[in-house]
Amino acid sequence: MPIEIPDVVIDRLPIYARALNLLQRSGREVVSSQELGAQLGVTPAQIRKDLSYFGRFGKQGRGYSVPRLLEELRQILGLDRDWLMVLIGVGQLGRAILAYGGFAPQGFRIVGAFDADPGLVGQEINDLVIKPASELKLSLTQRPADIGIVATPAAHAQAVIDDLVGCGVKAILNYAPIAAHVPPDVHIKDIDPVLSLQSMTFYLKGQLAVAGVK
Amino acid sequence: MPIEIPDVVIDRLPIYARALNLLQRSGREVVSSQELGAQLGVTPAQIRKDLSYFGRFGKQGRGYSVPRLLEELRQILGLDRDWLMVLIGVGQLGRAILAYGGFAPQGFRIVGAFDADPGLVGQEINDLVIKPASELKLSLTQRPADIGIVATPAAHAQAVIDDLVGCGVKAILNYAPIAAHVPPDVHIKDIDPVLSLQSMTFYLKGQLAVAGVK
DNA sequence: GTATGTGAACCACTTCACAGCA
DNA sequence: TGCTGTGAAGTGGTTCACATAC
Repeated sequence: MPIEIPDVVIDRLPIYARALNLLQRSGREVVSSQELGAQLGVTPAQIRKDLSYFGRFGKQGRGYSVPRLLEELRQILGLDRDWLMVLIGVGQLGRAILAYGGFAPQGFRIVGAFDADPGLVGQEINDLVIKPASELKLSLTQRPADIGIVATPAAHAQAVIDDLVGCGVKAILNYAPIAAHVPPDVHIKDIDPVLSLQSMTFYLKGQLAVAGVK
Repeated sequence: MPIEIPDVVIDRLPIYARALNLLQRSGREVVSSQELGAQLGVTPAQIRKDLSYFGRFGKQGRGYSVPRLLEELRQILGLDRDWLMVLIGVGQLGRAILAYGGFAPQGFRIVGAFDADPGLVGQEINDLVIKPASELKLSLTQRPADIGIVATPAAHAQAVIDDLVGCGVKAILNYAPIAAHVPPDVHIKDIDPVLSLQSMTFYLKGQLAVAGVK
């Protein structure tokens, strides 16, 4: 009886895991949903309900064991192994992604980099030789990857995503500013700081009006 | 009678605007909620309801005028003006943000860059001289900014955010991997690709299990 | 006494479905 | 006839509140 777990719940688990990591490093042994919630800006009930989808990890009257709960979450999310990623698009943005030091310590390894620009192909960055985008599909069949990172210009992004999907890649991190189409069994997350800014300006505009600054 | 507009609605408006931009560039004059929805993976009713919070922009039997609706959205979101931003943290990530070409064309201008590392202070990047982080507050009082971009290490991020809030900054784009605390009138959006990856692996793990690969 | 786990109540957003207008 | 705008119905996620366990 696998009850359907809401996507929003899954999106929160990594946030819990991150906080527990911090707590663990600071030597905390136990934490209550109350305290964790206060730290994260989430209600305690939210946390308890979220966790209850997966099991009963707490002890009444005490709270949750920090190392125990962290380990459970890591297992639930699949963070107890490495994941292989390929990057497509090695322009300014792509190079920043390659250089980004935040992936590897979390078990996310970029094992291939592709670009359509012949001027970039052959260059070596971080021990990775950039391959031609035309070889993406062949390369993926020989050496599969779990996740694709798309950092191409918007105009090429959908085609690249289609290629990834065609090769059986089921998770895509998309930095291109497009609303991509993928089949229902493929997961895609968009990273677009411009969209974030453009929604915040709505509220800024409102506050100016209230302040009478117009 | 200012009916409360859900945040999720505001988050979708920039996506609509982006699609309309594309349509306009391709010369389209009119678009229906049906077609726009198909392009964005959203139901037509969703789009119509979202827009209805702000007015009646369509024509029955025809659809929406692309230039007209785009202009309305730009006004609603406050995209019809420039917004000034300051960047705090000019490490690898911060430099990538400075170099990123996607902000300026959308009216988002970085007008100040700060870092705590004396080795970086004084360096010039993209016509911006990096200033010491200790001068952030003073600098903001002399030359206010609308938005703060935080790209410091996690350990310093909350303090920087407190400084920004203290200077009256009401919108923050946070690249640091922390759950920051801000007062209710301050808007914050987090950009953390690792969190996105860590939630996708949950589904990847599930698919492996189903496929029997373990 | 204290904090979890959870059905039930609540709330918010989404979708429906149709009246109304071009 | 075609598509918008929108109350009403539906759905899904959040919060409540309390029985339960330490």
